[in-house]
Amino acid sequence: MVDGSVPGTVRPGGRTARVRESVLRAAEDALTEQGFTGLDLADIARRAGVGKTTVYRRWGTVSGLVADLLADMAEQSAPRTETGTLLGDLTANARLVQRTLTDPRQGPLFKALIAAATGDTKTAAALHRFYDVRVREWAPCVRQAADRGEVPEGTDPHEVIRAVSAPLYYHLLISGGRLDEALAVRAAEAAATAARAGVFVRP
Amino acid sequence: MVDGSVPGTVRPGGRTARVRESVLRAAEDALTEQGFTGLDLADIARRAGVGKTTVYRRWGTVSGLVADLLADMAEQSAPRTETGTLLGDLTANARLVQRTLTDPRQGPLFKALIAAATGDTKTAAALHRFYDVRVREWAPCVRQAADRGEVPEGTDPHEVIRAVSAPLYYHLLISGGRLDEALAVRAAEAAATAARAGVFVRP
DNA sequence: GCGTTAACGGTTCTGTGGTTCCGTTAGTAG
DNA sequence: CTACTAACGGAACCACAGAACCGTTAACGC
Repeated sequence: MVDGSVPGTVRPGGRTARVRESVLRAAEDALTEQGFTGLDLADIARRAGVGKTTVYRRWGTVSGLVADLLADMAEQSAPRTETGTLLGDLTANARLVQRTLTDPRQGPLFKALIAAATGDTKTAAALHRFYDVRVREWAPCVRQAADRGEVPEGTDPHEVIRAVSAPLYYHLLISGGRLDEALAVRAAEAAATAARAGVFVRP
Repeated sequence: MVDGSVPGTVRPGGRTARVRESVLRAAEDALTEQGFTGLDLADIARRAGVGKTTVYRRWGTVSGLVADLLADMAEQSAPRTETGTLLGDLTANARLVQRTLTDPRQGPLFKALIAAATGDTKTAAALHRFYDVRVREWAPCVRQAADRGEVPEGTDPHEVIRAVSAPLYYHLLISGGRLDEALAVRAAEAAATAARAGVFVRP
């Protein structure tokens, strides 16, 4: 992708930035309300108060827009809480994810984002990057646990964090079970227990 | 949904059954190749050697067709293997799921099915039923482990089985990491360890 | 400021996913 | 075997997502 060929790269200031901002917010709203299916760029343009030509020219397809939205979301980070124990930290993380996924706005949004990523390589890459950023933010708590001797040396921090989220996403997308706090607590306990037993030691 | 109002319910034999069969197979192929997005019923009709009017009349929308496909898939069950230990059984399960999701045909198909379910309640219900059937098939191995005293009494068998699959689906859909056998083994170990520690005891 | 042109936006046009119409084929009851 | 009609299928039709065109606005370099 040559820089000059894509609109918004030569004059990124002022209006261009404003348009991007409002279109991304509108896309968020539309994804939340309509889901990934039944989403057209003209509608998003209307919500954003922007000409639909602009949206088609800059993002081209729904997938492309979602990919850009994910890149934007990856930049805003929420700081993690530190409790002093692995289980405490993982539980805090699990609760955060659980609250996010059950939020009436965020839940549907994340579903839509994941659905969009299944169909397009570019979008999938953006999704992977987004979650990689989030996982990296929480990985330090596992490293601290290793320093304290709570988990064996060589434990893969990323895998532990992913193990906490996995059951929550499984319920959201696949089994359809209740995403309650008890599930979050269990997910954190399971990950902590397995980590302490050395299951996530990198070979 | 009144029975008489939907085509294919009054004369389900012969041609009708044949049409359903070939359309579902064609839908499977199309989903595998094109994914959920960029899928139109006319194309499926062509593949199935069936008039597109028929497909529109009987299933109406892509989501409806996917829901029916999931109902069909829920009926064909693969028997589980028994190894005599919880870890052995869970590893067998994890490997089966891992092989399914990395299969060049099944992997994309499942991605598409899950994506379709995010957008439509009916399809989501069908997906949940499909996985519920699969989970039920494997739950006995946890009950047997409880009988052997490997896991505490009151352990929720379904949650244990779901805990095995969860990391695999997380990698498939979200993190994009390698779905190799090592991951499957780790998933089984983590679930077994947590189950033995009593994490999945129902409150 | 001033000029250049990147980027926006209203309008028109077009391809195609989906619907409607109606004639044909073949299940099922008797 | 015959009659009845559920279900199929080809063809014409329609609505609308997305592309093309071109005039307008406003970034950014000087």
